Formats: sequence, structure tokens, C-alpha cells
Amino acid sequence: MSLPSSTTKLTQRAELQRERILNAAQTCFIEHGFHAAGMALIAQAADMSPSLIYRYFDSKNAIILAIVERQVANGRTAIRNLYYAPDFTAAAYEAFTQWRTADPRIMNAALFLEMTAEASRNPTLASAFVTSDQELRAEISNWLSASVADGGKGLSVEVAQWRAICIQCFMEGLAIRALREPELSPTKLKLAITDFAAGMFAV
Amino acid sequence: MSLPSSTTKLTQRAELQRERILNAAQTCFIEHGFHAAGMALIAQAADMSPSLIYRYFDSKNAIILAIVERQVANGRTAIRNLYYAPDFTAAAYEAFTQWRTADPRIMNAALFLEMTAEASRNPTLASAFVTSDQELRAEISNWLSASVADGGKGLSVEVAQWRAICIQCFMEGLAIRALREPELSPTKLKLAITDFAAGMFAV
Amino acid sequence: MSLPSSTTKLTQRAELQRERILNAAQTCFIEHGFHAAGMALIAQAADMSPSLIYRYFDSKNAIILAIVERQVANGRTAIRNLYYAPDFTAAAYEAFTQWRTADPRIMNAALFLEMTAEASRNPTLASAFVTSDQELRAEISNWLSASVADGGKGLSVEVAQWRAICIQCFMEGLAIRALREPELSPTKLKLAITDFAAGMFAV
Amino acid sequence: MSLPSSTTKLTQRAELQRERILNAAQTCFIEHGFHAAGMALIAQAADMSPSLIYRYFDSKNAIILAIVERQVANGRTAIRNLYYAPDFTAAAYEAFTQWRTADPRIMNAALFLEMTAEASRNPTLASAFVTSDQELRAEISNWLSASVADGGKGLSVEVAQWRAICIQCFMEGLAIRALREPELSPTKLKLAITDFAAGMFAV
DNA sequence: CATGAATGAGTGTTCATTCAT
DNA sequence: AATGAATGAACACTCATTCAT
Repeated sequence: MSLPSSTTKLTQRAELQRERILNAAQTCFIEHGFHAAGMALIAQAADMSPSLIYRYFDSKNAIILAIVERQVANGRTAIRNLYYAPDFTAAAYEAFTQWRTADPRIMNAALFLEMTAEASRNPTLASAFVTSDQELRAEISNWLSASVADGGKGLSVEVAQWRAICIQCFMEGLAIRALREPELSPTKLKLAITDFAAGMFAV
Repeated sequence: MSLPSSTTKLTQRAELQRERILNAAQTCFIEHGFHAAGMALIAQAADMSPSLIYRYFDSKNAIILAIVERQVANGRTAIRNLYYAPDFTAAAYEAFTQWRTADPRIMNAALFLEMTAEASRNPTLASAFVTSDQELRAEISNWLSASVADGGKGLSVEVAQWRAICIQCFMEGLAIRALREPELSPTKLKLAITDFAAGMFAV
Repeated sequence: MSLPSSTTKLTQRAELQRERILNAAQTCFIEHGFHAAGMALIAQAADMSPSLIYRYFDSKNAIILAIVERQVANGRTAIRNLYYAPDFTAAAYEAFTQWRTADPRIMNAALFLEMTAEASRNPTLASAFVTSDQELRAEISNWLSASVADGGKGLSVEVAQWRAICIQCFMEGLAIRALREPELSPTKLKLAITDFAAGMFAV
Repeated sequence: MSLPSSTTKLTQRAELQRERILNAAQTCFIEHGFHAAGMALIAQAADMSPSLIYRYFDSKNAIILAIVERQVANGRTAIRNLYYAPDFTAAAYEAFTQWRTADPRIMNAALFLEMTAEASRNPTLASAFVTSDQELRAEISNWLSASVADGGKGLSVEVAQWRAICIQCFMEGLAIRALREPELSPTKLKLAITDFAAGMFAV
């Protein structure tokens, strides 16, 4: 029992270091952008030497890839918060707010947009996004078509599909608003969300 | 008469050169991203030497700034196409399609997102966007609150304000969709737009 | 006539720079070896910035390749000195001496050996050497089989072929001696050369 | 009695480890060259961790030095094969062949040349070679001047000295041929060797 | 005895920018 | 107006070496 734990510990340490690097990198990427954040800066943020990073990641690109993967996973939980919430407007407004956090566990808007822009040039990213976005939308669609008793909105399957697209566009549009107009009046924004939701949830 | 015309000609030529550079730069930025597109590449695309670019722009950053400014202006005309159009769905779908063009007169989605992400780091950009986006939204709002006879939707001024926010989010959300799921089913997308518009235009 | 000369001048300058770099690189390679001579050192020796080197050569490897090519060409003239000379012993001894010069127009022994060793790992080099060495040997062979009246040694074509191999081995063996025993007694060495030549030139 | 044996065992083990490292290093050096073969590669070839190597050698340079020393010793036995052999031509041709083996007990041509080139920059190496090469040549000389009854060639002591130089040059020249023209016709090469030997062994 | 973790100095290379012509 | 030549600072990355365990 002690030996297995020892070997596990080694792997755990490595995993811990990887996460430390990813968090540092993410912070740097948010603050300076993918390219402007050099390995030296990331290393400094992770409190280690640049060379050590290469023990855990093959290249800077591998770091970016790893962050993208992690964020794709995080994205799903972010959406779930939306339809598990009792008050859609409040939840969506919080989403708007959170787009600007630097918390590495939560998707950051600048990172999201830069990743998305990069997808138009990097096929690997592109196909990863296609898959993940379709799955995400399917989940939204399921929620909309579930019965009200089950916490859904009771829409027909067909309608749910269109509406899922609308909601996805709207929520991601909020990311852009969050970056370009962070001071956008909360009152008006909440009214807008409520209005939008009313249309989307109408049978 | 000859001298003034000569100086005017020079200025005209200068303006022409600036535009040639901006067009070349924009193409390069779309294809490779802001940082990966080097001055050498831009110069080649503009069919001139890199040094000559510095006669017309102080730095690479100034080029980016100029493109942003130009695009801010273009953005307005893009939105206008929307409410001048008889068929909103068709117009919005065309907007989705055009987000991916490389035509320098039309806003490109990758460029738009990269610019937006950059705004979170560059205060100059940020304030430019705040102003331009507010103006844009005001225009949408005016359209929505104009009488049907005048080509508007006859909404109350208050409601029009919220709806303008919704429409802005939705249309920009389409930019993200255009990049991440370019193969998204046109049929479903059009249905989604129609559905969304129905809610937005309802009195 | 004037314009062509102008364009020629530009090319001449570039060619001059290339040669300046090659000479500097060769000196550095001789003094420190291929790998230990960094671009910074070469640049310093050429009295220019490291980046400027990249205007004239694609990579450090391209520089090495260029030096090899140049030396392959030089090798031929070196051999020719041998059989144009009235006194073979004196000429061969001078060859021994010159193996250690740093003059970039003359093959240096350390460079020669390092290039040769590298050939066992780099196929491009390898095939370049095969060709050049065969041509070189053919020339020696022709010399040996030419009539005495024509400055040759009057050997049969067959014998000349073997002897050319012997001479090539011997002369290149001198390169190794020049490096490992630079203080080798000139007297004994000359006697050795004379003795060797007597055997080689005997009908 | 137990303790001494224990320490002896340790020393034996240490010596074994050193040889394991040297063999691994030599293989790597032959395959990749001195500089391109990193400590990590050598360690992997020796099936141990890079850090452990430093328990047995002070530095990478020390490993190179040790290999050189070992090869200096091996060189002597290689030459002995030559004059112990009944058929000089066959023996010399085999030497040509063996210049390209990777067997760490036998001198490899690429290694030999790289070491020799290095000697022009490293005085320690240089003086080691001077000594060893002189001894080697003395041995050849003794062989040539020994009576035919004793397996020698019966040459005068004076002539033997020159001829030894010739033979050394020729045999080492074969190393260069082996690297640059490994496909050199065996038939012609053997004829060349025979011809050369005839001249060398003539009284 | 043996290792994985860690580092600092160095590698070749790129690129926005300046300047003489 | 226009260019080729030139540079310095930065880049991602490597590697021989050390050290705690």
C-alpha cells in the first residue's frame, strides 16, 4: 500500500507541475495574448526556470493545446450552470461577468476569442471546436425539450434545436460585449436577457 | 494652379499608398494573425519594400490601429444592410456568410475577434470600441423604434434599447459560429434566425 | 553599359559579403570546430551583426555547405600544383606544410578531416565527396599515364589507376600527419616522400 | 579479508560501469559526432541516468579524453595485425574495411578523424598523439628492419625509418578513403595496396 | 548507488525598425 | 519616393551539469 502510493505521488507531482505551468501560462496569455507571452514570462509566473517547463511540455504550442483542451472541458460545466439555475437572467448575467475573470478554471473571454480566431488557421483546433460545440448545443437542446417537470422548458425537439443555436450565439455574443463594453449598464443588460429568454422559452 | 494640384496629387498618392498598405496588411492579418504576419510579408503583399511602409505608418502597431479604425467605420454599414433589407433572415444569414470573407472592405470574423481580444489589453482600442458600439446600438435602437411606415418595427423606445442589445449580441455571436462551425447547417441556422427575429420584432 | 555595371555592382557587393562571411566562418571553424563556432563568433569575425549573416545565408548549415563546396573546388587546384611542379618531393612537402594554414583559399587539414567525418553522417556531403574524389583521382591517373614528353610519367593506363589510389591515400595521410605530428622531422619526411615517389613513378 | 574484497568488488564494479559508459559514448560519438551526442543519449545507450555518469566521469570532456586514451592503446594492436599477417594486402584491405566498424574495441575512422582534428585545438590530445604515433612508427620500423627469418623485411635501419612514415601515411589515408568512398572497388584497392607494398618492402 | 528535478548559460534564428543612398 | 543594408533585442528551445533525496 505504501509503495503504490509512492509511485502515485511521483505522477501526482508531475501532474501538479503541469497544472502550475498551465495556470501560469493561462494568466500570461490572458494578460498579454498567446504570442506576446514569452516562455520566460510564463516561467516567471510559474516560479520556475524556462528550461524546466520543457520537462513537462514539448513546446509552447503544446501548452496552448493543453489549455484549449482544458477550456473545452470547462466550457461544458459553464453552460450547465445556466440551465441548472432557477433564475436564468441572473445566471446569464453572472456568465457575462465571469467572462472577464482570470480564474484558470473558468473560461476567459479574451482567451476564448483568441482561441476561436486561431481556429480559422489551425485545423486541429478547428475540428476540436466543431465537436465540442455540437455536443454543447445538443445538451442545450435536450434541456429545452425536456419536460418542465424535469427542469426543462417543454419545447418540441425541432424547435429546441433552433433555439439552442440562438442561445449559443447570444451567450457567446455576451463574451464579446463583456470585452468591448465591460461597463455596459447591468440594468439594461438584465432586461435584455430577460426579454431574450422570454422569446426563447415560449412554447 | 499647377502647384496646388501637384501637392494635392502627392497627398492623393500618399492616401492611395496608405490604403494599399492597409489592404495588404489586412489580408495578411486575416491569413496569419496579427503577430505572425511580419512586416516583410505585408510589404510583399503591398508590392513594396518594408522600409517604404515606414514612410506612411510609424510602426506595425499603427497599421493595426488604422485597420481597427477603418473597420469601426465599416461595421456601421454592415449593420445598415441588416435593416435596409426587406428579408431580415436572408440578410442576417448573408452576414454570417460574409464574416469569413477576406475582402478588406468587409469585416472579417477572425480579425474582429482578435481586435476585440486585444481591446482587453489596449485602452486606446477599448475606448474606441465603447464609443463605436454605443453608436451602432443607438442606430439599431432607432430602427426598431421607428414607425413601420418608415421601415422600422414600431417598438417603444424603451423596449428598443433592450432589443438592440440582444440583436448586437446575437449578430456578433454569429461571428463566432462562423469561425467555429463554418459548416453549420444553413437550414437550421436560417430557422434559428427567423425564430430569433420573430421574438425581437414582436411589439 | 553603365546600367548593367550598376546592377553588377549590387551583386558584386552581395558576393563580397558572402565571401567575407565564408572566410570568417572558415577561420572560426578551423579554430574551434564546426559546432563550437557559434554564429555570434562568426559574426564577430566577419565584423557584422549575427542577423546580417542571415541575409546572405539561410542557416549555419548553409554556410558549412558553402565552405565544403568551395573547398572541393580548391582541392583540385591543390593537386594540380603537385604534378605541374618540377620537383615532386618539394611540392609534396609544401603540401604537408600548407595543410595547416588558415588561408581560406587553401584546404585546411582540421577542416578537411571534420568534413570527412561528417560525411559519414550526412549523405549530401557523402555523395559530393564521392564525385569530387573520383574526378580528382582521374586527373592524377591521366597525369601518370601521360607521356614523359607531355610532363607525365608514361605509365600504362591500368597501372596509373592503382597508383592514383596510392598517391591519394598518401597525400591525404600527410594531412593526418600534419595535424598529429606538426614537428615531424622535415628531413625524414622528405626522404619518405622521395622514396614513395620513386616507387610510384617507376614504370 | 572481507572488507578488502568488498572494496575490490566495488572498484571492479566501478571499472565495469566506466567501461559501459565508454562503450555507450563511443557508439553515440560514432553515430552522431562528439557534440551532437548529448549526455542524455549516452546515458540512454548505457542504460542509466545522466546524473549517474557524473559519478564515474567528471564531465563529457573527460569521457572523450578517456575514449581517446583507450583508442591510442587499441591503435597499436591494429597495426600489429598488419605485420603479423602472412598476407599484407589482405590484412591492409581488412583494415580499410574495419575503419568503418562500430565495435568499440576497434578504432573507427570518423572517431579517428574527429579526434585528430580536435588535436589541433587541444594540446593535451596533441601531445598524447605525438608520443603514441612515434611509438607506433618505431614498431613499424623495427618490423621492417628485422631479418626475414624473424618475420621482418630485412631493410636497413635508415630506410626502415622512411618507409615507416610512408606506411603510416598510407594506412591512415585508407581511413579517409573508407569514409569518403566506402564503395571504392575492392579489386582496384587491393591492386593498389599490393603495388604500394611491393615498393615498400623492396630492399 | 542511483535518480528525477532543476537550472543557467548558451544555441540558432527572427523581426520590427533605422539609415545611407 | 524608394530601397537594400544593417542591427539589437527578443524568441523558443537545448544541454551539460548540480543537488536533494
